[in-house]
Amino acid sequence: MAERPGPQGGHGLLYLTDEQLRKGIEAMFFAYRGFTAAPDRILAEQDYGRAHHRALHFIGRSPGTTVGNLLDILGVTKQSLNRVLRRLMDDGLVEARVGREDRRERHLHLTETGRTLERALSEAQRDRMRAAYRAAGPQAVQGFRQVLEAMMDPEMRRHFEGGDAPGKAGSR
Amino acid sequence: MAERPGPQGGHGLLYLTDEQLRKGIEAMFFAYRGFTAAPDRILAEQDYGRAHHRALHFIGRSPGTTVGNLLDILGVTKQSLNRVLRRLMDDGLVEARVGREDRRERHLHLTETGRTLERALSEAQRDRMRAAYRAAGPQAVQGFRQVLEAMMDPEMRRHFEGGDAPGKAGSR
DNA sequence: TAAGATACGTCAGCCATGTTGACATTCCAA
DNA sequence: TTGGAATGTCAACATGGCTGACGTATCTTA
Repeated sequence: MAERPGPQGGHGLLYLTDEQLRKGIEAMFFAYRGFTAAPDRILAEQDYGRAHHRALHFIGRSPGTTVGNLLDILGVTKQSLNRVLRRLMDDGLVEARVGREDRRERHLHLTETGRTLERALSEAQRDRMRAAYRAAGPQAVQGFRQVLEAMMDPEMRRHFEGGDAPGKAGSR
Repeated sequence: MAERPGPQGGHGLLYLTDEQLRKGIEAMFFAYRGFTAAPDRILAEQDYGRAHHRALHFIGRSPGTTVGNLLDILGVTKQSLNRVLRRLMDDGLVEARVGREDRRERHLHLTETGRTLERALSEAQRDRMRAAYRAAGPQAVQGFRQVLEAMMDPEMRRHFEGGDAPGKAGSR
């Protein structure tokens, strides 16, 4: 009963051999490297690391987000995040504004400089993603997204689904 | 979320908005966290890290692999890898045998203890992967794999494709 | 056979980024 | 008015990357 199912078949049951799963695991490993390679190069030039990239990304995608929210998303300690944010603020890439409703909160924004770097990073990463999407085709992209979503921790899925376009429903 | 081109359609052009690509990027980020979460917990108990996991994994999947080959796959420096291997060998999880053809080479193998830990780690990870695969369905799995493969660096794809079942048709 | 290249190990030190723990400040809310 | 929340910060430590330098054994080649 083992090897039968062609890669297509198996509509009902899924025959997931350890071997198939191992390939999936390695695919994640190797792909993640490709996924981070381009931004990593840009970051290295400016002496930043992935931690800075992550902060820039999530501030860029939801301007005005708070430190606490960022801590939640990134899943690191505040001390760790603070070191990164401090540097970004000292370098003038990120700005923290005191909350108007709750003055304890700091709302984070990218400065023009910050936006520029963020754009460079995400463009590099999008290029790679776009190339992969194009190579694999729309059908595959759909499946890709489904599997990734199923692989997330449920709390993370929240942040993911919540991460809708800041402007409107109509994307673009 | 679905816009114009039905998820099926768009054979020719792919309309990939920045927004869609951003979601893909975040999906990778969040999913990768889910992907490593379970093994990370096991590793933490024994005071190992992801680096040890990677070494155990690739030694386990191709017993007898050499240090140089591992360096190639992992893309770290020999000093970095050595620190990890040293510990694994001292702890009796990995064994290095002098090459028979080329006595300069060290061929790496898991000991029984090493195999046990490796199995625990990969089982935890496979469980997660299996659950995601099941939730998403076979079609999606196919797409997932295609996109990931397209996202790898070409040299890494080599290692990936080469990673065939150790038992089967004389790969390698 | 001698010289160079290759595979590996190791020492030493640096850096980024994660961690804990403790403590201060400010401010909201009951 | 007081307790807790949101944040910042100091200090210390661990992991796992990195570079550079050097040593040894072994293979390859002129």
